[in-house]
Amino acid sequence: MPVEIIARQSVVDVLEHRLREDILDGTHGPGELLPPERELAAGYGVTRTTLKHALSRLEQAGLLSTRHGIGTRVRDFLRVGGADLLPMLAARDNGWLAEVFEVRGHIGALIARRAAGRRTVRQARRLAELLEAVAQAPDGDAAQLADVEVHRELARATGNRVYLLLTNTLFNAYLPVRAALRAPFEDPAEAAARLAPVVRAVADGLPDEAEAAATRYLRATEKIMLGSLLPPGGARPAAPRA
Amino acid sequence: MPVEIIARQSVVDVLEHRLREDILDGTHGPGELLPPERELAAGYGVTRTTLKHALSRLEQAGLLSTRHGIGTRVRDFLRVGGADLLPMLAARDNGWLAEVFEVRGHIGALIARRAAGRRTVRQARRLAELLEAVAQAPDGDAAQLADVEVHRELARATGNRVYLLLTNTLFNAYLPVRAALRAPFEDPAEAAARLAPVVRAVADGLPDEAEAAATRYLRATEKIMLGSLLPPGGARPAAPRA
DNA sequence: GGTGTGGCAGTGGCTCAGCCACCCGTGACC
DNA sequence: GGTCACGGGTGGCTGAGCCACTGCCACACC
Repeated sequence: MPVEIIARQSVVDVLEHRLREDILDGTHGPGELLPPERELAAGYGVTRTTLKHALSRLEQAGLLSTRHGIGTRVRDFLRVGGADLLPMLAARDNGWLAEVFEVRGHIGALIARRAAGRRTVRQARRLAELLEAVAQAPDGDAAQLADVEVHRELARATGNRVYLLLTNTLFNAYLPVRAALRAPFEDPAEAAARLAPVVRAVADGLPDEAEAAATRYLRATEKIMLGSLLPPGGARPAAPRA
Repeated sequence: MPVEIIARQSVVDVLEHRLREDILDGTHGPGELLPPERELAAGYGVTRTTLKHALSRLEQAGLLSTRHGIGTRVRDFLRVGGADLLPMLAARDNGWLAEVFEVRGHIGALIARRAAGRRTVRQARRLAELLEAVAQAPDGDAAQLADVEVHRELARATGNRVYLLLTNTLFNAYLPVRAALRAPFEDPAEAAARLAPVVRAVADGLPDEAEAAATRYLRATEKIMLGSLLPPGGARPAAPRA
């Protein structure tokens, strides 16, 4: 078993994470003005310069809004935040993760439909190769990553790059927590077999069938994943808080 | 006529913009190693600290990947970038904008379907109010913004917050360039009339009808928008300016 | 009393110089 | 031939300092 790779965390990374938690937890509520940078920096025990780097990132993420001479205000991320917040939200909260899966299911079906209508011959061949890579994967983790590549290629086959970026966004939310969702991929051959009808329908250029197959596939996978995520007692899977 | 408000641009903003252009234009191609920070800062005539702020933002946006002791590498944003890149891409290139509209159409239909199935009574009432606000808008710009609020509420009515964030993302790409796409909203009453069937179907809880109505609405609006975007002579719609 | 205005205190923007931590190639050493 | 120490180059972070912007309030003026 490979040693666990600890991602190196810079001071700014840690700081950004703590600030984000404080914001999402409501310690700094929406609309609220953050303490002055000098004060905040002292509070976290870092230089103002370092703090500013962290604030700058959070500002770009849509969580903060800074104005010269005034201060830094916490924004209501549900109103202005984009899908790039999903990775941090999904990592915090299984409710978000469940919602991501639901949307991934819907959009995955949409993508399969478009891909069936537009994929090139070359892309159809590439899809078959990538599917084979899933089947041949040496372990669950490799199968899981290979599966992602198939979906990426499906998105590419729509001919619409926005679908590719959306797929990236949803996977960015999913990949960091994928270890807890490996159940559907423990048997790579079986995982590939589940995925095969989608690839076949897309390769054959059958939009309706591709959409239906994708819906079946994503629903089945989601079920196994979320089932393995919840304690047998069965907490509610997706209770949108408030 | 109100004076044109010039958005204040900080040095970091300008620098970030220039760097991003240089990356998207291919001056710094994917996989390439950027020059050292000290050198880059000197080249742009700013302090290393300031440059680092700009780099830090681009890194978070997924365009760069920095490693201590090694350097800063340009990433292939089509592979790893998320949907949050859309605002900058759509602002640069009408091709991207057209793709955003296509996806917005597909996802808008999806959202209408889910909203019809799940909306609360309160949300149905709110939708009617927001639709009325479109009709009552004093001018095209106000109607356009009111229209956005209707779509936001539709996304909220799905009960899935991911749809709300996705909607935000797509609108974040659309709003900065909305002035060029005002044609469908010049007559607020007419714009509201086009949107009305969607709101009605959602309020009545009819998923199939809502999806169909949303598809019709978004397709019609898209047509007017993209049509107005092109000169009558008919230049190619999606010319990425090299 | 109402009005305008100048100054001031507080805030973020940006710079500067410097040291630290990390990676890697090189060459001495075993 | 393998190992390891070292140095050059890179990004990470600091601390102090000054500048630019905003809002407010006391003051002078009408």
